[in-house]
Amino acid sequence: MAALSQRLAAIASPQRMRIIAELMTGETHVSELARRVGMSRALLYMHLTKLQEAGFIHGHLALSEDGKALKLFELSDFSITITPASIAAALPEENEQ
Amino acid sequence: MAALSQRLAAIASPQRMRIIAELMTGETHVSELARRVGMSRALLYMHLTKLQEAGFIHGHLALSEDGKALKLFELSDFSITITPASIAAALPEENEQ
DNA sequence: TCCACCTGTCAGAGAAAACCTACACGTGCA
DNA sequence: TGCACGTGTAGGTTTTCTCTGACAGGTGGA
Repeated sequence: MAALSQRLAAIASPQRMRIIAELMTGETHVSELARRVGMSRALLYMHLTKLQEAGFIHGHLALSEDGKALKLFELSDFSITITPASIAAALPEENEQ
Repeated sequence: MAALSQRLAAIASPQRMRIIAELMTGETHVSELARRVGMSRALLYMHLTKLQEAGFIHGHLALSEDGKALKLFELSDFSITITPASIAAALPEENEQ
């Protein structure tokens, strides 16, 4: 799993928070998601990659009903609690990166 | 209080996490803190300002024993839990900014 | 064949964050 | 008076992040 600061940086973005919220409605393929959140696919890929590396979402390939290949993304289960103690506890692993 | 994405961005930094951890030992004045975390005061001010705006720390002026004016910073109490639901709930306030 | 979908990536521009150096100024003490 | 220590900020550089536009390629259906 990524370091805490990296995970927090991945989620600390209004655009990526918007993506998370959109995925709460169920798994969605990239092009459809790009339309819903109103951004280019190229940009969305960048955001999706960061969210996936941080463990908030995960993607897989699948075939649609009419036989087209789709890249589906869905939410992972996650819960992070931030307190002074949890931050201090995470510091050692930060320096390993 | 700042928007969630702004608060998370403020804490999503190894340097600022380090500052938080250092302040767990008690309130500290700026120059001393700069020595401990090994950065210039100018840079530390930038980090402290972000942490304060996000509500993680707060500062106040005080006089040292030998009569010098010191700017002391100390930790605020905080606890943030991040889940898909908390992110979705925070979206409306994001757009107000 | 052409069109409408889809995936995936790259180069480069623009904006934002992080960082350093240097300055101005104040206080206590030898 | 000079030194050591403190606060606070302005300027400019470097680095990172964000974003656009364009490309190459695949599939199904009219």
